[in-house]
Amino acid sequence: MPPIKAKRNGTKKEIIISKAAKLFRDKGFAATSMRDLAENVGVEAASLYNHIQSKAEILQEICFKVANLLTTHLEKVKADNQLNAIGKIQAILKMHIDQMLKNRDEAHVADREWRHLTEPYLSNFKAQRKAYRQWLAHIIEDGIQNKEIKPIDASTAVIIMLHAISCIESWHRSEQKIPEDQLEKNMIIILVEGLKYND
Amino acid sequence: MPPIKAKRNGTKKEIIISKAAKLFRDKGFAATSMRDLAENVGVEAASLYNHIQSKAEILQEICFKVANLLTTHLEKVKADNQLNAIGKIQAILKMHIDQMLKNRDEAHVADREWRHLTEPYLSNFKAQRKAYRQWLAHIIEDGIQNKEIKPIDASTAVIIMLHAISCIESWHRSEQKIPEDQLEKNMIIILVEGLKYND
DNA sequence: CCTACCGATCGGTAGG
DNA sequence: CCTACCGATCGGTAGG
Repeated sequence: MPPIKAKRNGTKKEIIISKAAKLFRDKGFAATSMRDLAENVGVEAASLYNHIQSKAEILQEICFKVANLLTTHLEKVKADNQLNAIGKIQAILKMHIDQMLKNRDEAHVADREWRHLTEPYLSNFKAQRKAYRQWLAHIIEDGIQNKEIKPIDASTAVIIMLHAISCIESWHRSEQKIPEDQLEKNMIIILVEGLKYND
Repeated sequence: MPPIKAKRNGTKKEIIISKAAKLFRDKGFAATSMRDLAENVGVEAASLYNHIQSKAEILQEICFKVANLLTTHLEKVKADNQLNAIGKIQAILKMHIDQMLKNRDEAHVADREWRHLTEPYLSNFKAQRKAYRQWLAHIIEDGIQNKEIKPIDASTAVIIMLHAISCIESWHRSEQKIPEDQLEKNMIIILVEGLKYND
């Protein structure tokens, strides 16, 4: 039998990171103190350091967890030869949105607070982000050549779509919320229909 | 003749706020110290307080300057009876984008750092933001009733559009930049075409 | 996991 | 506009 306590809610380190993600999302990385975090975890600030090395390390774990999930999902769609360009874009957006809905706090911290990463993590993260965007742009460019997609600037389309997706943050805080699956459908209509050629 | 020095680059207070906007945008409000700001302005930290009352006041000035500009522009479009719903949405997006391009630093600080406002400014800002979004949603709902716009969820469309616009931040930092007017055109195609009914 | 504490830095003030 | 300085709080460590 495995250890009981560690398996129920994850390790203490995982709990710390999860609470930190919520705080970093609400108040920002810089404005969250280790004492804030300790209070949320239910220990003294000094005790946190038995599980993590530094405040910076927490941010690193959050950002790379999210980045790796998105990269992994992108690889899957890239490998799917049955989809055309619009289909690929739709699948990537859907997975990206799903990820943000599933890991809300972490996803938004990675999206908004990555600037506070220190080197070499900062450069590493930016490179991963750039690669992701470039693959999306390639898919759009393929779609433009196939006449599936209007002749727009692919890089611009990518940053618009990725920023639009981050609206889930605001959506989640808003009072009048539609169901998650409808949000997803609305987003894809608005973002993908505008790309299509309509004769 | 007017005073020479004060008119060239604005008053000292305006210079401080402008430098602060750039720092808040780059590093975030919480991570920017008054000593950082003082160094950028070219004085000692204590000297800043002859022109401003507090760090919080700087953020207030930035956020409300931006909010008031956007509200003013929205009023103009609302009053224009010659435009249909799609035309109004297009005009508001265009003005919003123009504003962000003109006052880059301030616009992005207002967009990303407003959470650090203190009461009563925080509530005031949120109310102004909400009113702006509700007016946009009303225009979209009118368009849906007229069959100009697809039957999507209007509130969702609004937050998607407003978040998409904030991509100008990333766009401006990117290496491969298209011209500003093309950015604007691309954004409006992607965001507005998806709304239209196409039979 | 805690108590006790470190040096550094924060926003801001006094006084000139 | 400066020097000098305040109390508070920061991330983090020592030692048990």
